[in-house]
Amino acid sequence: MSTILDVARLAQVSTATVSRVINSPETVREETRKKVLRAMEMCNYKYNALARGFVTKRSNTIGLIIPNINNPVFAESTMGVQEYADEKNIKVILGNTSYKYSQEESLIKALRESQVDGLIITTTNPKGEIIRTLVNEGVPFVLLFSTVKGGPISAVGVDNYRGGYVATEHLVSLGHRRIGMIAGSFAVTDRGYHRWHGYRRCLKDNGIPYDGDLLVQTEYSLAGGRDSIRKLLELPSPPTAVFCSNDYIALGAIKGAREAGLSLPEDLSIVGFDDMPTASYMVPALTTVRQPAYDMGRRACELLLQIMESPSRPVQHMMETKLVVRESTTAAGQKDRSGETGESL
Amino acid sequence: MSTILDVARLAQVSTATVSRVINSPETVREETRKKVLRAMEMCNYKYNALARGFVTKRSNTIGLIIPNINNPVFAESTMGVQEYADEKNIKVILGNTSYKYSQEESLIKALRESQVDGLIITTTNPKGEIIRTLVNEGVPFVLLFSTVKGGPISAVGVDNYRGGYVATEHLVSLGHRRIGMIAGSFAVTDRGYHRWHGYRRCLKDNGIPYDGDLLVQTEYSLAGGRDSIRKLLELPSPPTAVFCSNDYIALGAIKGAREAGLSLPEDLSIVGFDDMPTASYMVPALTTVRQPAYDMGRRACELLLQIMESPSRPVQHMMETKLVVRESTTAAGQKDRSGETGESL
DNA sequence: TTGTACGCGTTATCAA
DNA sequence: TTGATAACGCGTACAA
Repeated sequence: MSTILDVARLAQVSTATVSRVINSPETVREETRKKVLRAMEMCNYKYNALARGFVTKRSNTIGLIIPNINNPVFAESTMGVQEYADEKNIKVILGNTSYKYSQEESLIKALRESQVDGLIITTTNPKGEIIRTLVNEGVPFVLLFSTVKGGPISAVGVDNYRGGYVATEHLVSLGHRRIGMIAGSFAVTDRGYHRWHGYRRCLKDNGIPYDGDLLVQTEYSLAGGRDSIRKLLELPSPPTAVFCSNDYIALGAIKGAREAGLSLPEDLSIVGFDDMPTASYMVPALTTVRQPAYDMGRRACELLLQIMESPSRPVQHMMETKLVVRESTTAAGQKDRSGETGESL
Repeated sequence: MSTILDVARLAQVSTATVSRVINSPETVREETRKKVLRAMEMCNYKYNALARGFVTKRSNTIGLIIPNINNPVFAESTMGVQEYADEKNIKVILGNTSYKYSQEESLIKALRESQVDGLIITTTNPKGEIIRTLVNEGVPFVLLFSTVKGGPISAVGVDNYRGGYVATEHLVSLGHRRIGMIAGSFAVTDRGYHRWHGYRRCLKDNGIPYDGDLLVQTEYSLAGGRDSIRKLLELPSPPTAVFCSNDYIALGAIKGAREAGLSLPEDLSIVGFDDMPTASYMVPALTTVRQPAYDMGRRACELLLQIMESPSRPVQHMMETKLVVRESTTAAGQKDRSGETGESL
């Protein structure tokens, strides 16, 4: 593999000049430039960005840490990060944590050793020690899908509390009073926890007593939703509506409810969270709380590059969620009115 | 940021010794090792993998190029690649091409400049010039989701021809004779093209004349499927069954058909391709041709690391597809028999 | 078991 | 506008 030195020799110039044609061509006389370019061509020269990073102390690479790329919402945000990074000629190294804190820890360590210039982290725990260390050591990073108010941390997220509130409010306005929640395990991330708080508060504001039996914690998966809805339906007094921590759980819950013989949405209203791309293609089309995941990813990346450029004071950027009402929710008591003419399958 | 030299000074040893405790601790006396470890602790030493890569000429990084991380099947394969890489302590840089050849080209260039040790590429065109260049220059790489038979290229894929055949055969065995296909644009990747060939051949083998009107090419998206099914349904003699190039297209087609007033699967049978995680959660649950995307990703990564280790002769690894029959397909002529008791929505 | 000294490919500084 | 050369942090002969 030929180097800048080979090119220099071949073109009969110094390595400095070759470096210049690469990085600031306008500073070198056209004639010499052409000569160098030709020499590069001749020895099939390939630029070594790693060597450059070694001296400039910038790898032009960032690390992106997410729980699970299979979750459409993280795929979306990843796309946002990537497209922005690409525009700025930054490479992104991807790491999955499977929602495991230890994995988060080792990934961050490995990424730092790889000299990434910054980190975008969708963490399970924004208050964890890892994050604190990052702050202390002045590593540029931004949290994605996290909501820390104030403090020395930059973050892009949504108001999960409010999202949970709005979802529940929709159900209440439809006349439901037995409203369950299938939440992503609180131990695994605080997002589900905040959504639950919003749910709870909304209940309270509407004079509906909170019933702990109506909360099931599970993992963020199709199977999690499917299993959890069963538990809820086996209750002596089952819910007529359920708010799910994300769309995958909601989709699983819909499946489980159907398997239990219910007609949807007549027998059971379901609200999700995220608005994944297929949400409107499902049957019934999913009512959900939309997170602008792509834009959040883009924004996080933009913020990170800014911070890398010039460490400024932290920014917490809250993006708007939006309730998207589709077909999976309907007024309470629909079943009694409609009799047996519901959807059959 | 402290370096190996700082540690060496602090521990009163040479840099070589520090290097040894990092890379082959067993070759240094326990006493000195502890001393060095303590010194590292004291100056909060962080290993610089980039500097290492610079001298060893291995970055321990591979590049993964896919069309679109939002497609669940590519998310799955990416997960497979990543988990294997992670086990071997290899980082993966992700790049999306959006099915654009030019993007593929520039990504590969950037990745090579970043000194990745190898490349896993889900290409739009395995016969393109880019791939040829890679071969000529001896870059370790493997194609993922591509089927090149023979030749100097390592690849992991499925037999798309056969997959298309099997999907169509299923429809034929159900009594369908007007069988359409919504294919991913042939210009965009050859996978859809091969599936179409299988479809066509199956028709022929069963004495069903090929009708070009029953083929629509579109993009690999929900909207693509939705738009395309309309065209098919507006035909003077519309199909009673449709084979779709992937599950997203199938999902879109189901939506579009429903919007056109059809009941599924009675009025129209749909087969997809991929078996994305949510396929069995849809309504009707999707009949589809399963690709083991996760395993394919893992296998591709395994193969690549092997090649990087010792360039051996190319391997083409064909994985098995499997027809998964669920609810979106049913016997032809169901509509006439069932009358008006079908699903309503 | 440990130390010395050089080289990896590039950029940056300074001088010409 | 160009050239000479010192750095960057680490691995690795080779020597001790």
